Amino acid sequence: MGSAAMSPGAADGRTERASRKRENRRRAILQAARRTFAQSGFHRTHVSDIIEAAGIARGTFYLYFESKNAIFLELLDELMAELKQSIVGVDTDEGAPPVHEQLVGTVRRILGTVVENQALTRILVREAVGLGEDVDARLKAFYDNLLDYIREALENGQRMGILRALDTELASLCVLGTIKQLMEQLVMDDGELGRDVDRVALAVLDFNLFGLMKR
Amino acid sequence: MGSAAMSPGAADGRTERASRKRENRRRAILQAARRTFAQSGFHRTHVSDIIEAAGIARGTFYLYFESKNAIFLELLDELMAELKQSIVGVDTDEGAPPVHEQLVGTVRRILGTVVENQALTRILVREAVGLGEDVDARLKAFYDNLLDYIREALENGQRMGILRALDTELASLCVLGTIKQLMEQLVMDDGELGRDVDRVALAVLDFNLFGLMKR
Amino acid sequence: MGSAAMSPGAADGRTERASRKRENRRRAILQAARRTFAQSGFHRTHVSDIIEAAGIARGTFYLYFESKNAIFLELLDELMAELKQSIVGVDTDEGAPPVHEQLVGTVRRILGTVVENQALTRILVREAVGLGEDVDARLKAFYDNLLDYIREALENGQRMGILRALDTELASLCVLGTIKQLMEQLVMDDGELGRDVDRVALAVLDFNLFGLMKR
Amino acid sequence: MGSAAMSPGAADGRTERASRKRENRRRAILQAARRTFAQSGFHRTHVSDIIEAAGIARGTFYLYFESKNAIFLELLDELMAELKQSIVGVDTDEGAPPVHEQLVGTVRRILGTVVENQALTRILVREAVGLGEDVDARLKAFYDNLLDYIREALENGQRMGILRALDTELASLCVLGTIKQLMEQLVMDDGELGRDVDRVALAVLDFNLFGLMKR
DNA sequence: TATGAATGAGGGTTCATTCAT
DNA sequence: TATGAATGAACCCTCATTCAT
Repeated sequence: MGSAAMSPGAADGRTERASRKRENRRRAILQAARRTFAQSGFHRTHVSDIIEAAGIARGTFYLYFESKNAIFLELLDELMAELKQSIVGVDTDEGAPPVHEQLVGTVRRILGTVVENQALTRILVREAVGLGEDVDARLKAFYDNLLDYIREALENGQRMGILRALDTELASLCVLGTIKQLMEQLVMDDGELGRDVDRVALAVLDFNLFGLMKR
Repeated sequence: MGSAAMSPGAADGRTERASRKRENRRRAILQAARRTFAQSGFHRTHVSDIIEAAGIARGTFYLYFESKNAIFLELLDELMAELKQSIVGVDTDEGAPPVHEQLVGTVRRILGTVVENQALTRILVREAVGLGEDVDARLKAFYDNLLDYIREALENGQRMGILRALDTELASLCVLGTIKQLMEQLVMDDGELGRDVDRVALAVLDFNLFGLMKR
Repeated sequence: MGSAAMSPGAADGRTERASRKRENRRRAILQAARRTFAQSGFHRTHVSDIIEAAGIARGTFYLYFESKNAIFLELLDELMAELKQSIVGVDTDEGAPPVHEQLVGTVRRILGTVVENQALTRILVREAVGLGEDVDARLKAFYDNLLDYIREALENGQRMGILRALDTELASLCVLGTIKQLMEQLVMDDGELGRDVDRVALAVLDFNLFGLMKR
Repeated sequence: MGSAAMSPGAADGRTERASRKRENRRRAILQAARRTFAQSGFHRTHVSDIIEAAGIARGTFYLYFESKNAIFLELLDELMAELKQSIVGVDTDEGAPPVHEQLVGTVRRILGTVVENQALTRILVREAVGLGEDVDARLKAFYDNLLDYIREALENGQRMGILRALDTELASLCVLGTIKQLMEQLVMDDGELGRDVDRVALAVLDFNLFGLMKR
């Protein structure tokens, strides 16, 4: 494995290097596509635009991705996976941090991811719809997932006697709505709000927990 | 109105009749387009589909509408106008009904309109994005308008000492989010929720006013 | 129905004229395609070539034909239909002309049709193969048909005691082979042989009936 | 040949071994191509298919063959050469076997070769047309050659007073036609007829010599 | 006004061939 | 010699819009 491995190791080395190069190229194309999609939206982005942005030839694109749809789906999957990772189930064990803190953490992580992936989120929020059954299904699955997380948290809270006895289905939709709206805002605003994700996360949670009314 | 109306003086009558006919046809095309767009979405609706549904010739379509984009925009405008009408500024005069009741009314009217225009709203919510700057602008204007209404209501409430001293910008976004989310739900669900708009309207308002926490 | 029919008849007249015009255009495109296919073969003929030869726009082509494959198939069908018409079952009734004469007639008609449709036959003979299952099936059906005709004639002849007791399957293949070969020759030769179809028809029949040997 | 062969003098050995290796690989590719072309036809066979079947890299293919066309042509040439070898001029010397027997032998050899090279012959017969001037020319040359052989045999027969005074041009076309047709049949039939080449060869000759008529 | 035939600018994708390693 | 990533010219087809009748 050392630098002395000249003969049999060379093949591996070459393969590995090639594979790494391939992976890099793939990532570069993905990156170019991300920028292009973000700028022009799905329908106004043509394969020509992507390959131009990536500085590759037409055929090269199809060496790495099956179709325009496919690369778009991959970008979407990537983002949704990252967002999913932001969501951590609430830990109600004794030693765990306060629930409120945990929730703030999750919201903050989600919004943070959104801000970090502004361009792509813009598409997720605004264009990834009506593009075909596969994309639609993927999207629905993602939001359903988020919704389930919220509902479970709500039911937990009710069981613990902290939350009101609201209809959890409607309530979780409301919560999801607030989060989506702020995701959109964070992403459309040319980043004005993006500067203080923390404040926004706290505000969302505060709103959801206590509502508008003075008590 | 009889067959005697053939002299120059009848011109008005003829013009009027023609104009009425024109208006009727225009409406018929709009209606056909509404159905078609609703069924297939913007991108999968072709001018061919619209003219077939309307029973007119290709060229005729362009006598009434400038483009596919234009007719779509008009349908959107129509819906947005109707939605706007649902929004009535809160009346804080002495004799006026309780604020809470007025707000419930507005939310109920919005959601009612949404349910009545299910097909089109589905598009408004899910496809009317990335279709061109004009559509985008119109959409933004509509939502901004809704947002302004909400913010004003919030500021009013704060001034009246009813509402908490929240950041009204963020709070109104949250409120908007809950409404949009329920609009979407009402419209995507195959109408399951659509049956009791009243309950939903109350729930949204309750959520927004009082939040999730027990007090 | 007379020339006095000015008002209601006008519509018909217009429709009819339009329909005739359409038919003409269709035929013109077919003709252009025929020339182009004949000159360059199927694979080297591009839709671009056809529309250029026809002097029409790209889209116009697809107004009249579903695809490049479809127009090709139509040309082939046309030719095969014409060839089929050349084939008339042998009439063995008393008053009928001599069998030999009838056979010469059929061969002559076939070869005549071939010569008249030189360009297209060249394709039928040399290129209409491996172009897809539909074309292949059509072609096979045609030749099978021809083969059946020949075999029946042979069996008839055997029953009548005129023909030898050959294996009719192999024999009819041989006969088909001679005809196909001469079709090809008539069509590839730049028409040298095409001048006297009669002589060729007689020769083929003579060959098939009497063979090479002196008796 | 041992490990001692490292001095300049060994160059020949190395060259030879390399050359043998090269030749082997070449043949392997040809074989793979033969299978692939036979299975899918010329147009539906892609260079990718060939290299996959041969287990070589894309570029390697072009080290051994100039193009897809070229390798196809080579396969065709190979087959045509083999077919040509089946054709032996009729020996009219005193001690030679009977002419009839010699002819049967030639037909049998041709059809035998055809059956042995079924896959490729199928292409020769059905697809090797319209693939470019080079292929066309080669094909024409081959058939012309066959035709010449037949015509010469015919003229010989006439000179010897055995055959009728037919137009040898047309007659030899007829003979060629019967042979080609049976080649095609032998090759398309999924080999049903292929089982008794002998019977077919005899039948063809019988047909050509004696025709259909009773005498 | 109404018609519908005609237009043609792209759109995504394929695949034989080249070339740097 | 061997590799396989990269190339890019073509190709077929779609569909919003125009225009002669």
